[in-house]
Amino acid sequence: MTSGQAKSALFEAIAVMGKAFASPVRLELLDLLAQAPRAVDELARASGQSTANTSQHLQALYAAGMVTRAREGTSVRYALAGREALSLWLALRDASVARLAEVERAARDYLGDEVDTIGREELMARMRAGDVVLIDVRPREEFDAGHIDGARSIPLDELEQRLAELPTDQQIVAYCRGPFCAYAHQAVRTLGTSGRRAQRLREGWPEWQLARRPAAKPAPRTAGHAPRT
Amino acid sequence: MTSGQAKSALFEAIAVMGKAFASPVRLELLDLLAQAPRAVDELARASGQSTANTSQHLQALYAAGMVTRAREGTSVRYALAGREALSLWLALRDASVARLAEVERAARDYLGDEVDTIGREELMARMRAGDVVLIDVRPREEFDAGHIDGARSIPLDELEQRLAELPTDQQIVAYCRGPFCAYAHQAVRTLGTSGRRAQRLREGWPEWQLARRPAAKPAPRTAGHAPRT
DNA sequence: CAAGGTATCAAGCGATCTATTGAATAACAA
DNA sequence: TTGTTATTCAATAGATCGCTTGATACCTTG
Repeated sequence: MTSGQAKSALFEAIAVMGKAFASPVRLELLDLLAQAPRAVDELARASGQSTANTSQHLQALYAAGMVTRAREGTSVRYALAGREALSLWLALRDASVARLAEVERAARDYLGDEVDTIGREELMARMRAGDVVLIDVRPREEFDAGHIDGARSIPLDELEQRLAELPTDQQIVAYCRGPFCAYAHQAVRTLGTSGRRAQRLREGWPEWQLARRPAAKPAPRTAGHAPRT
Repeated sequence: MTSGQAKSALFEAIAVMGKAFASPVRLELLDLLAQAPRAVDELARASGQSTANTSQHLQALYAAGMVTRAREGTSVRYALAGREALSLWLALRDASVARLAEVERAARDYLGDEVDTIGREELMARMRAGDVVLIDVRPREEFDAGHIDGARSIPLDELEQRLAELPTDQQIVAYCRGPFCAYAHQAVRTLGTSGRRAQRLREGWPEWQLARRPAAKPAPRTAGHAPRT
């Protein structure tokens, strides 16, 4: 094998992972998996795809090393393949919003008008001071799979009925899946209408989680992560 | 437009950038551009592709927001589109080597046996102490486009003739384009054969550069960066 | 073991992607 | 202007991708 062949073999191997990001359906699956591991048919329902199509895309993601899978009784649970996969997806998401005007426009269309926001540092300071209530407005199973310390789970579709649980004399901060998730925007609008002071946390759970444990483990390759080669 | 349509429009827009990483040729072009901006025919020669094909892939990268371009007289100079693009490419490269056994294998095939290495922190300490010589073994034009402070340019193909310039009683550290570049490996082997103590810097210029200025500017969108939408 | 749900496989068709070829355009120099 | 070099455009054929449909494999429960 000449050096040129060895080099192109290398880039071809990297492109195997790169192809994972070429399809909008796969990106949506990655986005969902960034919140919590899920079974195939949950992902199919959440993404609006047929089960067969979802399964095929998940296998493509698996071959690309972006997800792991494990059989659990009658179903198969897929999960993002560790820190590298999560930070890679977030890097793509952030780069695309920074460099492609079309992404920013689509995000604005989807999210509606911006609401008042708060950043990580300020939130942590105010939580230590105890003058803010933090709520997680994602579906409960995503909260259960991991959430910010000190947050209370109030899924968006329960918010209206459970307004009484929330104080009227304290700042309320809502967060959800991330910058492309409309839940926190809506929660802040609902809370504002009810006369409460509310802000949206700029970070979602995945970003928070990634920033929280900074580059800890060099991650020895785990069983089930390395696909067929 | 329903919410579902708005959401899929968002993921489709992100996939425009994702498609940039689906082709080995484009990845090699990104890797070259991570070292220095270049004209189309330089990239064509360096990647072993026809000019027309290179031009088309560069246009795809431009549409994906990954590169910028500027006419310079008779030629067109392409460059990586800022920090986000560089860190995204590096994230993909690192994730693929971590999660895909095939990438690791291809890298080993290409690079040959590993040589003694040194990390960023230790190098900086030893350079402050003055007991190490740092050489940049990339082609001179890449050195000119940016290099580590204190490094001397000795392109690999000049190393044998210029061995006399290098001390025999000091540690020598060589670096090149990054973990997938064979130059530094070869330089260390050559230096070792000549009786010198030599190590390879684990970081290449792009990683060094990215780590050096940590997340400085939020980068307002620059002219020429936002492609047709 | 049979039934029922969950996931994967196999085949097929249209759409998209890739590299090639040859022509067209842009900047510059004589 | 004309020639030269660098780049892009346009058209094409072959390969790959993406989704659908219907059949198959796997695991649990009765």
